[in-house]
Amino acid sequence: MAMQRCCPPPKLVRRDFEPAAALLKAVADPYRLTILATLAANDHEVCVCDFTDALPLNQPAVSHHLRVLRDAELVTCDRRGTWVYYQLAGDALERLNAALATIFRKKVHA
Amino acid sequence: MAMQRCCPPPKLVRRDFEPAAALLKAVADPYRLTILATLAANDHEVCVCDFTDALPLNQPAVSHHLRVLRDAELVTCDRRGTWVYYQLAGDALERLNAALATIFRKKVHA
DNA sequence: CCGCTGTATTGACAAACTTCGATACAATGG
DNA sequence: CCATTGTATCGAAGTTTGTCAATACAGCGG
Repeated sequence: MAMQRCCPPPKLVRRDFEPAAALLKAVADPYRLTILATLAANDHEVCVCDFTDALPLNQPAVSHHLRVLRDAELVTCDRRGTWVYYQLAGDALERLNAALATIFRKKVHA
Repeated sequence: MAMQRCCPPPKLVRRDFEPAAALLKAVADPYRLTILATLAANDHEVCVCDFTDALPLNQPAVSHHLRVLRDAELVTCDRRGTWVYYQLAGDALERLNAALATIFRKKVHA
């Protein structure tokens, strides 16, 4: 009565996806995407106060999102006097592409 | 006493990042990355039972993660008899790259 | 020093996500 | 039909995440 096996056992992928998932999670938020896109559109740095102006969030919430991006090392910050300026990390795009590549990289080929 | 303005007002980016964020959120999980990578590594389809074998999750949890990926239209499924086979959506990589591109696309240039 | 402004951190609460057990649904074999 | 197996959904924990109010910290001007 045993049915035949459903399919030949597939190649099981057993890598550690935690780092890639953590990086993707850091960008998987509309406000954080807005922040990153604003930084990308402005080659010069952007002051925190501009984000608090632009986003419908209060100042601590903006600071929280900036911290998530900082912890993921997708942005860097630089305090000059009273103000803190953020900019995109140089390898942000590269690291995000690498995270996506963990999904699609085939056996030997690419 | 008023200090000078912190910086020239930056180009404010005000796009709708909800769709991109939703797509990225769907992949921002280690188990779902494992599922996607397994599907990518196996050009043929993969049966649900293989995921329940490979992941340290019970069957409803696996089904939940597959549903998240289905809702994001990153995978498609096909029931044949008792078994359900999943495969990567053809445009999965393209759509994820497009989501990342929402961040980095500059004004006119690229 | 003191007060002021910009930013970061903390604590509390609500919402969302993940997981599990139980159960329902689908398809096959008897 | 009925029992069995594979898969999906439901409902209820536990955990994480996002937001706010309050507060702390940093740097400047007086």
